[in-house]
Amino acid sequence: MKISTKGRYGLRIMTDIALNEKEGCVSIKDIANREALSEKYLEQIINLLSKQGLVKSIRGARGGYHLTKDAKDITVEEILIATEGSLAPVACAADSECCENYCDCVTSFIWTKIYDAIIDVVHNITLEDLAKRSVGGGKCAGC
Amino acid sequence: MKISTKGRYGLRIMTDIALNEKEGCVSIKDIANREALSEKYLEQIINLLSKQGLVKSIRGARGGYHLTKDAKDITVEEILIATEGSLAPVACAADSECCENYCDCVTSFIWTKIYDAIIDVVHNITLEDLAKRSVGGGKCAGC
DNA sequence: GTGATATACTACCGATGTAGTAGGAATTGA
DNA sequence: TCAATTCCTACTACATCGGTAGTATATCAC
Repeated sequence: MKISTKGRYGLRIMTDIALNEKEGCVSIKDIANREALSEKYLEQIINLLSKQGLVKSIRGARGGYHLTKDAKDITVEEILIATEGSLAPVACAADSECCENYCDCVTSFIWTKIYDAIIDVVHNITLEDLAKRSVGGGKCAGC
Repeated sequence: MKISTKGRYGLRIMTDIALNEKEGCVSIKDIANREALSEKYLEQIINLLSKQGLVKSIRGARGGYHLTKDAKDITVEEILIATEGSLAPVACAADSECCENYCDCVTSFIWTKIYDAIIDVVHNITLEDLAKRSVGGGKCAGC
């Protein structure tokens, strides 16, 4: 039940872009320098975000990435699902078609409740919330 | 963010014991047969539960396992922590001593909220609840 | 049109975790 | 003593994690 670096870095990357994209787009190199992350690994993560349409890339010199919508319209849920995949604790919880006995299953209600609780949290926090917090905020080893 | 077989099987094992321990204790072989799990793998999982004091073992012929407390006093939280380890999405969330900047950290409030939401669910479901549901209930591929 | 600057894509790698399998030692009831 | 049972350690195949590396492709500035 752990969030990996992909999800954690994904949030930092998106927050960094939100704060720095004002003058055009933001390059991987700049993000990597500010966030102290490996350029190559960051590239892979931003690719996941790009495939989900959360950022748009501009190739070539003076290229980079920018958000596709306003920060207030991007949720933490979207970012985490793009980078981590489904947030369901078991496959069934997000997809009731997954197995036939799911409704009968003794433990299914636990996973559904956990899943709903997680989504309730991440669905109601936006990138704008993170960007606002970021001003003056620190970084810690686990985030 | 997945619950592994250890946690899922752990709940089934505990439920099985709760339902079948009436006449003394329950052996690994019996549980494995009823739950259609490998005896050897089940043994490892029940060992985790034993180390956390949730079940007590009786060695030798006609030995087995029984619960150490009443099913209504055992929570799903205890069972999952014994088998899965901490349910915190990042290490910091369960241990604020983990890193110095945690309070400052931009994303920390997300992990704390998720952690609290998960604990709120699993802390309030008991083994007795599972045992009651188990009567007539099915099993599904993901649980 | 050439070079510098970027992203895009694919492959690879060591370490760790997952989901078991296997074998034998120790304990106990009959 | 023997059969049943837990206890303990080691092993394995496979996937995921957290990167590193190299090359291809696109674009801007000159």
